[in-house]
Amino acid sequence: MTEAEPQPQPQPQRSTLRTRRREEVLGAIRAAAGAELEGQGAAALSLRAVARRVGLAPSALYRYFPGRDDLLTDLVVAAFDAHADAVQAAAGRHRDPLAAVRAALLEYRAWAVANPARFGLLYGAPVPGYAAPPETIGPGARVGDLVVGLVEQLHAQHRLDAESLRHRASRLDRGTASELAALARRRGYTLPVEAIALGVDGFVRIHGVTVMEVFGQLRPLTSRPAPYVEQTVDAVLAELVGPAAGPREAR
Amino acid sequence: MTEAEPQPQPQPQRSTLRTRRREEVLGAIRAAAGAELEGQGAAALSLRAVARRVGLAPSALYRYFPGRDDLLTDLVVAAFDAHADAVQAAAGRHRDPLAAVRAALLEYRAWAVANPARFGLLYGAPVPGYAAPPETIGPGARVGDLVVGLVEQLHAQHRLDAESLRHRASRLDRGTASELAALARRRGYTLPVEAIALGVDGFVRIHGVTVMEVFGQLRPLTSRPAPYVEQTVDAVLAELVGPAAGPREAR
DNA sequence: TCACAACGAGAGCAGCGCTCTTGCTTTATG
DNA sequence: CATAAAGCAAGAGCGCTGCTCTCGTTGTGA
Repeated sequence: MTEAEPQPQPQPQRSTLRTRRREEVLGAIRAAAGAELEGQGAAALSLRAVARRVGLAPSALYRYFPGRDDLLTDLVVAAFDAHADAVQAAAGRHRDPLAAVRAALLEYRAWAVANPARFGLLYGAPVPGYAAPPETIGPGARVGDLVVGLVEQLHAQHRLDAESLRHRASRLDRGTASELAALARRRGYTLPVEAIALGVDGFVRIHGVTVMEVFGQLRPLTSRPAPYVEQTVDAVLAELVGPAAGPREAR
Repeated sequence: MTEAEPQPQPQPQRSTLRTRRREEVLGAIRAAAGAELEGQGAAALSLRAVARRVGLAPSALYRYFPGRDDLLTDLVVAAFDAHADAVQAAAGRHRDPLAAVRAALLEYRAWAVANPARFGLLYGAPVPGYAAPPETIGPGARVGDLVVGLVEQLHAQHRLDAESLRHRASRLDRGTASELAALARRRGYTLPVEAIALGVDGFVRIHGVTVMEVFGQLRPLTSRPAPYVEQTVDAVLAELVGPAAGPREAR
């Protein structure tokens, strides 16, 4: 979805030989671009290299994408979706929302470690001439929504730690609180703002350590990042549901 | 320091007309590269653009740097030092180590926000063909050392929260603990590993939210990142010295 | 069957990092 | 002081990049 064709093609288009071939070539280009991305990094993605890999002339690629940036956008959307799919699948394997949060956060990091270039494309320093277009914000918000949704389930089950909520509320200034409330209205959350803040805090924390690991800044600290991330996830869970619910309860 | 000349020049070199001019041109190149960096981003840093800005032919730059990567390395070292200098200065304005930690963490973020391209060069997705050479790890470790040093002061004053330490210790696995102990030996820390872990956790957390703000991922959550960061810093401080020592005590 | 649109390839533009050669200026030496 | 050596800047040129335009070929709908 959200293609980047020169001309929009609204209706499903009955399957002719031409449309089938077009779909095939599009898929091949996407695959080649993904492979190039994983090998070289986002900023070095070369249209000509992609064309070579597919076996096309460089100019032929412009029949499928208006330019390099649109190919990047396509990859960004695909990567956001793949990341969110992985996290969603991990969370879906658990009924208990606490275990689901734990699995989601761990998978958030695991996918990033397994797909460093894709992750860098999404969350690294912006590619020089490239600004993420609006069609990427929808897929980009999926993971965050997912985590907050799970926190919402914890809240509905009255399992969020009262003291954590109190502390978080005491730190909230009016401006941030009203913005979180607006966010909750936009996204349809039925949570008090301090609960959203707790969820956001935890998500930000895991994202932070993930970024550091993927970009290599965790290596000076530890050669085995996995247990460190696990400890951070457990710290986040403890913040959410109280220190009593330690690592083992959530598994 | 840590130049990247084709030939090393050990001794101070008496100030001749030629060395003076060389120093001038080198400064101009560094300034131009910094300006280009801030304008375009690290991956798009173009030798030719730098040469144009300085008013030199592209080939002339190779008298000063063996290649683009060495120019990048020079910028990386300078940026690490500038960042660490800013944080050190902020911390140095406070006698109380808790206030110093607070100031250091806030300045860590403030410098990053004020110098997004430089920060992206240091902590963003790695530049495609470029791998940070060993001479960058020294300057890169300065900020972390600084924060842990302040935590060390808090520990010496018996102000670290006992319960936080206990909780952190209970989450530490043996492998991570021994690695932190090795790190402490290497750097000369005189702290128990769980205290180091607490400090690292806090630093990682602030780095995480800083990365998100600088790279634009915090904007979907709040339009005013400053107070959110402040709340996170206060949460980190509360984790360090206990919830009693809230925001106001540290100021 | 036939006009049309889609397609792929090739040539060519400006820009990039980098190398090599050429001429000039400053330095160090006999 | 004259001269050789070293440092410096510029230009040409290599292969690479994104991108545009043109030109045959091929599948499609009337």
